[in-house]
Amino acid sequence: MENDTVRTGTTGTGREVAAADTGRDFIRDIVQSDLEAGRVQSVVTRFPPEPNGFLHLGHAKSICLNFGVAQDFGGRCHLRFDDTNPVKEEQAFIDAIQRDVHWLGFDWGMHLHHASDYFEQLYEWAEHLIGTGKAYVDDTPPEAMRAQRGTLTEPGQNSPFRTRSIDENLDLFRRMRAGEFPNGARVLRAKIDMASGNMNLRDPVLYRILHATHPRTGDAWCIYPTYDFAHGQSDAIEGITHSVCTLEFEDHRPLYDWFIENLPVPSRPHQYEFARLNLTYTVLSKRHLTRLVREGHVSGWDDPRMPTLAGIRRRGVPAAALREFVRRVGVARAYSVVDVAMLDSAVRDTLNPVAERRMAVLRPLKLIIENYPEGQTEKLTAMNHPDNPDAGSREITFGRELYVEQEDFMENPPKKFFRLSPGREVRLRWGYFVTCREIVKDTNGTVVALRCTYDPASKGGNSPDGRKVQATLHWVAAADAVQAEVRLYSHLFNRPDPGADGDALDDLNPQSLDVLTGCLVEPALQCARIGEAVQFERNGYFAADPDTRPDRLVFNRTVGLRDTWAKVQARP
RNA sequence: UGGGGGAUAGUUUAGCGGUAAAACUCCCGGCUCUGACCCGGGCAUCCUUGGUUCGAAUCCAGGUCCCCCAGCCA
Repeated sequence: MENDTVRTGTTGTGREVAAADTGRDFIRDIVQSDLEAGRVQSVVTRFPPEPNGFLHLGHAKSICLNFGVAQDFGGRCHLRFDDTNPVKEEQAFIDAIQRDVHWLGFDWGMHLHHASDYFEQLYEWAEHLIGTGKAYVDDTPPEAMRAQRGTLTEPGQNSPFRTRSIDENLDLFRRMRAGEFPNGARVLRAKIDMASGNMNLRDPVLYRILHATHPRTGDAWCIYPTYDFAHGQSDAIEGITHSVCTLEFEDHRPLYDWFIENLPVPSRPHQYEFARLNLTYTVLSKRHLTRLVREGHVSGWDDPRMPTLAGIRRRGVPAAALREFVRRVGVARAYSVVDVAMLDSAVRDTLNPVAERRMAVLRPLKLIIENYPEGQTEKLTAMNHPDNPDAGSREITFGRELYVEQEDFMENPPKKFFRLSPGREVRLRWGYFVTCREIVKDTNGTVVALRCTYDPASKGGNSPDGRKVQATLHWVAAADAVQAEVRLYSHLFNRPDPGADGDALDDLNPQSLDVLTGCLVEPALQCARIGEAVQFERNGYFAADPDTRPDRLVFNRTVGLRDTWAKVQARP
């Protein structure tokens, strides 16, 4: 978009490197130099989720990296489901993942693949390894195998079945496939080195018996390849040039390469690792997220408090904000924990220039204008966006009875409190100057209404005499305000490092959800589109929740505005 | 004597032998019909100790600390 010439490569062979994107991270550096040196003709990456849960922010980083690199260098990126373990995987997850990747703004075109597409080929390659004496069928039970594997500091011991003949191995493996043996009875292992310092090289399991129905292959198979045996070869089949994964797979790389070197694969992919995303006050492991859902701590995978793409989307965060966040975070090899404030900031920065403004009072306090005629109302004009006249304007109703925010009034204001207090004049946004004259309290002493006067000359928001006020408040008119439910969210966990000493779920924040039911919003909000954030002036960004019905408005707070006053106030 | 990786502001990154850059956070100030946005300003003995060099965050050596690995999960 910013540079069509570079993108389309019209100036030469089509192999040129997009110079404008040089050096943004070490992965791009590698790709660039591979392209320049002619080690690859064009870049092919892949995003390879296992369909056993919903995509989350960590995946967003990987998606943006893999699809982004392909985009930057004029290559392509595949979506490949790593569906090698049927007991954990579900079609519903497969569907959700595709929806989420598309929503994030990326497209795999024709290249939707599955590891299960290659089961037959992988099987053939397994027989090939057996044929070359590099794999064997092992009857050792799981516990015994663990004991034989040794420890981090002690070498393992060879399995007694390691020396089986090629013919016997082939026969046994074929019978494994044929379904002759129960789950766990035997496995196929690579014959590498039981004394290796790298645990992954101590004769890793290639196939295990799993009598389970696979979401795609059904009951065609009862043996399934492991991640290690499937991943690199799938990459090779698809012509992946740069197989990018997270740091914990670093010591799988020698194994990845071992398969590539010992099998007649059609291409030579290379694996590169980057540091996965961690966020403060958040948990990003599928294990924890699954528990949150299953144990009912949240309403589902798309609960707006969840760090899943579905949850974040429901909350009102636009995909562009996520892409911007990922861009700001960068890609490196050092372990890191990103401050969740960085996400909030990216969301605000993305929303601010585009979100239309509306007025909504979350905790209403009645305001009566004594010198405004009873029964009368009038229309005022409000800009939809203060910095963008093209966004147009709307009419709002003004009248004798209004509602303002409870927190915008203090009977005994501290220093620097600019809002309403006895005798204080403020501006009602797009409306008039009003001055607080009297406080109405109930028998408990709670303030239930404010009696004010307004200055008719200040219509539109400015006084002809040039008088200034220190505050401008949002408000709604009693005459046509609409009831709404507003859901306020805060961190799901109450410490920046959930689980740091114990179970992460013990660190759940019991106050992560605050449902406000008596909110009053301006009528224009009745047409708010689900999931599309608008700014409630002075309150934050909000998006209509899918729970919204014609007679029941429900809004999610996407993110609050920066609130300097709240910070000042909170100080000791 | 297991193996593999990593250390730059509070956080995340840039820097690729020429005198530390950006974003976020925080602090101070300005502007303002959103205490928002925006605009100024502040915040780093580059883990450490030695070495190479006219010159080191960058190169070399030793040390320290942190992360990952013992699933028939990915």
